[in-house]
Amino acid sequence: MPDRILVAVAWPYANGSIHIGHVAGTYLPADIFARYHRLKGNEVLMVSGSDAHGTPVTLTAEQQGVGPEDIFSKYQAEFLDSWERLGISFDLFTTTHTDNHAEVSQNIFLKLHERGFIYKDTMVQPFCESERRFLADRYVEGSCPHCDYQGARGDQCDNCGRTLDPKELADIECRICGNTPVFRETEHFFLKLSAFEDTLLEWVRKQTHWRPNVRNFTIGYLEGGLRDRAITRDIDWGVQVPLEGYADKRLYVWFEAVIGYLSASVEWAKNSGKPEAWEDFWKAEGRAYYFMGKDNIPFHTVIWPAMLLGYGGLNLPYDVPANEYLNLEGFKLSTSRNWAVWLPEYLDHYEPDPLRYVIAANLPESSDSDFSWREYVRRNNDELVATYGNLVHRALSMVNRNFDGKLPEAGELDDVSNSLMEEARQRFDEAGRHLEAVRLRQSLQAAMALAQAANRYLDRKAPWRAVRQDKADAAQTLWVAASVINCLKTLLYPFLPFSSQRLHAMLGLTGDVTAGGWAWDANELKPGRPIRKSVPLFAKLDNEVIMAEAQRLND
RNA sequence: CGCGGGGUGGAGCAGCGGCAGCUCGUUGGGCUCAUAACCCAAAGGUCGCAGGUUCGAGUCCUGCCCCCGCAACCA
Repeated sequence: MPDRILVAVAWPYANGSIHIGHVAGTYLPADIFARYHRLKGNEVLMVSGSDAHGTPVTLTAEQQGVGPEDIFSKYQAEFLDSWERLGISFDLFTTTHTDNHAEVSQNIFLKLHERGFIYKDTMVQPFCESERRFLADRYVEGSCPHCDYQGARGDQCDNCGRTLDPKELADIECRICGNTPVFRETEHFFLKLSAFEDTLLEWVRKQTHWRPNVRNFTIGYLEGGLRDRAITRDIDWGVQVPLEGYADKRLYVWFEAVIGYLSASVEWAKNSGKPEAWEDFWKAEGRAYYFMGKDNIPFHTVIWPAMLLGYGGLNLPYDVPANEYLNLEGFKLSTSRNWAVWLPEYLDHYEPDPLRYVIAANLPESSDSDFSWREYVRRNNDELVATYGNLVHRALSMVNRNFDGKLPEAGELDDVSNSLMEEARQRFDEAGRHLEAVRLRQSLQAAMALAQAANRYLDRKAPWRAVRQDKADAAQTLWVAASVINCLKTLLYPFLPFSSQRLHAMLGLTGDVTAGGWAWDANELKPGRPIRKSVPLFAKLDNEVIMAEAQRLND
C-alpha cells in the first residue's frame, strides 16, 4: 500500500516574477521531495497556485492603471512557464480566482460560522471620504503618540518601533490623497483563534520531528496567546462573504489563501475524473508536508491548523519544513530595490539543472545562506562538471572507444570493485533516509560522495592502462563504473531531473528515467548494451558570467 | 526587558557531550582516460566574548556583543 503524500506549496502573490529566493525557500525543496516520493511509488499530490487576491496584487494593479485580473493572469501564465522550464512538477498549479476556490472557501467559512468559530463584531477603521473607502492600517500615517515621530504608519512607528492603532495617531492622513480620514464603525467577522490555543500548543509540542526553528517559533507564538482576528475586509476584490447583506465585503486573504491547499486538491480530483480522490490525501492515512519560507510559519502551524480543527475531519500538517532565507551576494533580496535573480531571466540564459544543483547544495534549511554568482560558477564547474559530469564522460568515453561502443562483461568482481558496489548501496540508503526526513542538502551530499568514490575507483583501477595489459580487468572496471553511474542517475534525479533523463538515454536505456523507481538494480545494465559516444552532461561556465551578472544586478 | 534563528580554518557550510569535519580554494606530488578534468598528501581553526556545569563542551546552562527574520515590497 503506497503512502499518500500531500506536498502543499506556499502560494506566490501574483504581482511579480519568481526569484531565486522563492525557488530556494519553497519551490525547489518541494519539488525534490515530491519527485523522490513519486519515484518511491507513493501517491503524491503536489499543489499550489497564484494568490490572486492580496493587497499586493491590487496595489500593483493601481500603480499600472489596470485591473487586478490583468495582473494576476499575466503572472499566472508566467509562473506556469517558469515551473515548466525549471522542472517544478506540480500536479496542479491553479489560482485563488476560481469558482471552485470560492466555493470551498465559503464552505469552510460557513461551517466555522455554524460551529461558532466565526462571529460578528464591529471595529472602528479609518475611512477616507475623498477616496470613498476604508483604509488599511498602513495606508494612514501621522504623528506617533509615544515619540512624536511624524511619519508613523497606522500599524507601527518606524522611529520607536512601537505597534500602534490608527486611532492613536495624531494628525492622521490618508497616504493616497493626503486628506484627513474619519473613523467609522464597520462590521466584520472574526475567527475565534483563542478557542484553539491549548489544543494547538499540545499538538505542536508533540511534533518533535519538526525542524527546531519551526517548532520553537510556533510554541513561542502560541505561548504569547492567540487573539481573534478579523477575517473580512471592506474591499471589492476577493472571495465574497457567503451570507446575506455583506456584498461590499470580502474574505481577507490570509484566511482565504491557506484554504487553497484544500481547494486545489478538490480541483485536481475533479480534473482527474475522480471527484472524491482528494480525500485520500486529506483524511486518515495521508501525510501533508507544507513547504514555505520562514515568514509564513505561523499561517501554517497556527492559523491553518486552527481552521482545520474547527472544520473537523481533515489532517493537520504532518511536517512544515520551512526554510530560512537565501540572500544574494550577502544582502537580503528585495523586489523594490530589484536586488534579485529573476527566474524567467535566469532561464533565458542558463540551464535549469545547474541552478537546481547550486541552490540544493546550499539550501537555507537551518539558517540563512547565500547565493553568489561566484559560488554558482564555482559549484557548476568544480562540482557538477568536474566531479559528476566528468565521471560520466570519462567512463562512457572509454567504453565507447575501447569496447566498440558496447558495455563489456564484468566477470567475477574483485575486492576493489565489490567495495565500490557496496558503497553505492550504502550511499543509496543514506540519501533515501535524508530525503525521507526532508534533509535535502545532506541527501545531495551523499550522492556526490558516491560520485567522488567512483572517480577514486577509476584512478585506482586505471582502465586506460589496463586495457592494453589486462583487458578483462578494464572491462570489469568500466562495467562497474557504468553500473554506479546508473545508480547516481537515480540518486540525483530528484535534484537534477533533466540531466538524469539525458544520462538514462546515454546509458542506452529507453523510456522515462523514473520507470525504475527509487531503486538501484546493480545488474540492470547488461553486457553488450550499446553505449553511444558520450556528450558532456554539463557545460563549464566561463568566469565572465560572474562579471556579467554582477553588472546586471547593479543596473 | 519582545519572540525565533544564526555567529566554526581563505570562501561557503555541517557537526550539537567523547581525538574539530565537508565541498571549494592554496601548496606539493601522482595520473594522463576525461570538459586543464581525476587521484594522493600537506598547510590552515584558542568553534563571537566572558563565566559556569561536567571526568570531558563548538556541543549543556547564565550573561554580554554582533548579524538575520517576525516588521512597507519580500520565500
